[in-house]
Amino acid sequence: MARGEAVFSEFVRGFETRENGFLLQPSNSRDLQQRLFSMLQGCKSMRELARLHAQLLVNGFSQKNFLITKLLSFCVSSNNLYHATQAFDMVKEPSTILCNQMIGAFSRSATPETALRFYNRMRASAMAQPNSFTFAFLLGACAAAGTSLLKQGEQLHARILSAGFGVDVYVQTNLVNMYAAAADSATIEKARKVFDDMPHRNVVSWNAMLAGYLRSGDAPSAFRLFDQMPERNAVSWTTMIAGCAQSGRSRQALTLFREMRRARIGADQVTFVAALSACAELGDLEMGRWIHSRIDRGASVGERRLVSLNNALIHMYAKCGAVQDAYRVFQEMPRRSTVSWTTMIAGLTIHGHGDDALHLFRTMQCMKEAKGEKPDAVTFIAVLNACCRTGRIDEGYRFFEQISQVYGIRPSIEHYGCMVDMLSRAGRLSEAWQLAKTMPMQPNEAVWGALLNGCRARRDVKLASQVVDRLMELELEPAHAAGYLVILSNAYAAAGKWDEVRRVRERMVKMGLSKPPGRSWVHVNGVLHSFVAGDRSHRRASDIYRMVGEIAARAKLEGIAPDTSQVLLDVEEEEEREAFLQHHSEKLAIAFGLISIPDVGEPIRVTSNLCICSDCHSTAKFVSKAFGREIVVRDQNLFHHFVDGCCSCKDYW
DNA sequence: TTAGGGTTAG
Repeated sequence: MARGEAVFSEFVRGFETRENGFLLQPSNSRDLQQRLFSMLQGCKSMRELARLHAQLLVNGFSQKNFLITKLLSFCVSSNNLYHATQAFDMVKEPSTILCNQMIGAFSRSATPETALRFYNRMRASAMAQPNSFTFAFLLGACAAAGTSLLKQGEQLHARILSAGFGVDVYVQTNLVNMYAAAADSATIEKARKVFDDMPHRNVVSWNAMLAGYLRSGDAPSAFRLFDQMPERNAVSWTTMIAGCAQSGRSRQALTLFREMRRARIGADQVTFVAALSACAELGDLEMGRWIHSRIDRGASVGERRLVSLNNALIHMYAKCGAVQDAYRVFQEMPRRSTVSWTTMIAGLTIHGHGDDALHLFRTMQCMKEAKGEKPDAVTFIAVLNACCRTGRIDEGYRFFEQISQVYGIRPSIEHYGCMVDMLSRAGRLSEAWQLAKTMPMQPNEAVWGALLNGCRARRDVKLASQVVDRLMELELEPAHAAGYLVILSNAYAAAGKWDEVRRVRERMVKMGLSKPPGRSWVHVNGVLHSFVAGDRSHRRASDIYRMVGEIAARAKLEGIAPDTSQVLLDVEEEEEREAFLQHHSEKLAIAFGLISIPDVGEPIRVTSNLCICSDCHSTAKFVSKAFGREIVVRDQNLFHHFVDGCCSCKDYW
């Protein structure tokens, strides 16, 4: 008896004596085969499948390839590779189709290289002749592995050509996809070569090429190809939308999303995921809500909503300042993944609900029975970040230890970065410095940046200058380098070290750096209004500046002095500094919100591209109290909810 | 023995 048969003998014994109407002596073998075939086709569970499998064996059909094929189909679609392998191993002379099913299943598994191993076994034992399906699946396995199976993929390519399968559209498309999936300039050219040589392409071939261009930092080529496409389907549009959203072209992504609607191509769940990610990036709550309502309206009966679509909604709401809506989506999800929990934990944290975030994480840890909901490396980044924001250092250390000791994950530089950030914010600067110097990898920009932020808050000019030296050894984007030097110069200015201020300024000039302009946005009636510091281009500029003046005057009456410690270094006269402060883009956006958004309980939502300065922060607190308006400011890192004179960040950002 | 391969893209 073959190994696999023993496993089912238990079932078999059960069936020899038991009722289960359908087990009869094979009075007519052909009829029984047909009956089993249709039963396999209608099979609903692995349990039922095991029963049918047992019957198959009892009746001596274990070598009937077409029955085993149906059986494997079910195993494969329910992700039970173990049972599939067992059934396959029983067949003495497996057909090509049976082998293809196995290769296909392996290619889609977490270990696509097993597909190639299976193929080698298939060749060595000459169990069946490969055909175009075989090669298509194998190329799919190479594509799934990214670059690690590229060498083998190229060998396959050669074999495909010599074996005469190079004319098959599926094989060709899979070749394009494999080279495009590796996504570097050399393989993209190979993908394009195969693509150009195809006598007939279908929409999938075009989409694979499109995705390849977008995957490799080349949007122009993607747009060129997109324009040339003879036919575009939902996948083509989604590829473009997702590609744009992932490369910082979120506005363009939403433009494409609207064009897609105009072209009357129906968006599906994956399209919505991509569009929502663009909304999240832009903080476009109105569009996000609109998409949510479309999803609810368009949900067809019986269609299960993708977990990732709900995750995208959570992420969108959290990033658009509507954390309660994010939480509602999270609560109502019928199924959750690790990503759902992680997204929610991170969302709560950026809104100043770090304690709730940690509470949620503990709940997650208790859900031991739930599969696919275990914390992973990213979850721990969110968790450590929550500890950082709440100043829970002991807990932070405990969780940090759990990463490796309980979950067997090697802490990455991001985890160390969180720890340095946590210590820096708590003012434990020497500990943070020590950790940065002794951590097992070279500290990166984020690590030193966190420490620098701590130095600024604690006014430790000496350490700040050492940290900036480390930062300048790295390859930085000019805008970032400028930002760090501005922090250093402000630290010197606050300490009254004007010579040093001048020296930093000279350094910036020599490096050709200037601080990127601060920009703030506010949505009013679906229209986006954008402001830079000192901006007078707005249609209602005079009204806005009148309101800015009123806010400043009322604050002064209340005895609130402007905080000039974070003003740009080249404005050294006190009066000028105050004037400059008053016209920060955040203040202009808030003032415009005050005069143009009716007070019906909705907050004034402002998005800013930099971190809010301490003067704008205290102004927003003042406005929330004096004008009785809730203000939500999303800056580079977090949300500030200003209500009745207080901020959700507890003045800690 | 007619029956069979979730072929490929987001």
